[in-house]
Amino acid sequence: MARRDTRELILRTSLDLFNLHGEPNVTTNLIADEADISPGNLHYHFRRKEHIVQALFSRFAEALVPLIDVSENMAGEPESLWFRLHVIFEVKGQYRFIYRNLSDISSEMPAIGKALKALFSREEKAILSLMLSLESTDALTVSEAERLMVFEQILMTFTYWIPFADQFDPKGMRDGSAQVRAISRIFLLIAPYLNEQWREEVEQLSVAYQENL
Amino acid sequence: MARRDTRELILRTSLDLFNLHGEPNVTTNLIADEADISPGNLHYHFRRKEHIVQALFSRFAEALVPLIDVSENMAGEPESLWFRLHVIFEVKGQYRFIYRNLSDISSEMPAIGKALKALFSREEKAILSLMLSLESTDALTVSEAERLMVFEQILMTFTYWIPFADQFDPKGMRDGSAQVRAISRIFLLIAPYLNEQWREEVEQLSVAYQENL
DNA sequence: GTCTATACACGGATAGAC
DNA sequence: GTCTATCCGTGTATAGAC
Repeated sequence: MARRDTRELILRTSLDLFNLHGEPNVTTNLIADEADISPGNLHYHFRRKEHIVQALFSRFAEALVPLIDVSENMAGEPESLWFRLHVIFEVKGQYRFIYRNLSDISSEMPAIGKALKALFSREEKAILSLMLSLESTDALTVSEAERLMVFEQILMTFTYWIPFADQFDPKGMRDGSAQVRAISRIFLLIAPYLNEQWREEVEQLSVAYQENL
Repeated sequence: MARRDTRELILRTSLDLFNLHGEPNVTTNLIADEADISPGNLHYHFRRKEHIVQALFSRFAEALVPLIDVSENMAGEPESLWFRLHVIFEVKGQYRFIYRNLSDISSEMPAIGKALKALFSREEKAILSLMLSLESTDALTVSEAERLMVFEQILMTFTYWIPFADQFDPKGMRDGSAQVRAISRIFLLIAPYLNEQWREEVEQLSVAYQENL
């Protein structure tokens, strides 16, 4: 098999196993076994297990960053926002092994930990500027305390919805319905503070989503 | 040293180390070292590392369950509710190592996993019946969808606020301010759906808390 | 009840043949 | 590029002296 093919096979197999059992519980032997190659061959392509994790993490970050950083038209209209969030949570779900063992992966591989921190801070900035942009057009009206609450609640959903759903609704996590629920939750969370026009559109979208399930 | 004393020393040392580094990253040798006893002595008191985790988990469950199950006077008044939540989050914080590695601890020690599941289901029931009790006295008014959203958001806060704060605000986690913030967040989250009397009291409590920081 | 020394298992990683 | 065989480090747990 060509070099690229085996490498790709290892990465795909690892991702599946990591998501299923959690990264720390997946041995290099298991990966090799599942991919029908020898342990030696695996280590020919990736000298260290960490390299596999890092390669997967790079793909994750590459997919996620452009979805977070949308400089122009931060708020847009509800529908485009819904769609963007949908893709974001899809990507997070595809690489959910990262969220399952956040602290351990961060502490054992400092490079990834640092990158994760940067990623989170990017998300924080995006959420906040989105809210402020909504406020500037009077689509959103919140007190200081409410803004902080909504912000933190969204941030927590961004980070911990994945393991939360994985724990409480593993089936929905795999078929993608859990990810959609996350967005519906975020929209409903912020709804009480939106002006009428936005609130109506948001509620309509929530209904439309429920029919799609 | 008397049998009880050493046993207690091991448990206290383990709890500290587990909370600090995460259970999987704490070896029995490190525990023995930190407790100034020999590895052999440690294994005399706890044949297997799992026994330590289970002993700690038992204490956690024993402390938490009576706080969750309060049959009479579910809702009460805002202040008593605030106080109860405060103690709940304090206990969770004291045993935060459990929340840090939820899925791994559950999968590697099925007994604990099962107990945890039961604990979560107890919490779900308590949250839901509290909300319904508030609704029955017209203190709370929500649509079907809103009830579900608030419920899930509170449940997520119950489960993942601990690792969330540990990750984003480790200092506040240790000095206890993070736990207080969790309650303030829950109150603010539900505030828009409360009647005036409750909403005012809730907001007053939030202010009082901020002055205590 | 506590110690030191050590056995045992496992997972990551390398060596070297093909 | 892939295999088999093996080394090495680490962590849990036991044996046996004191």
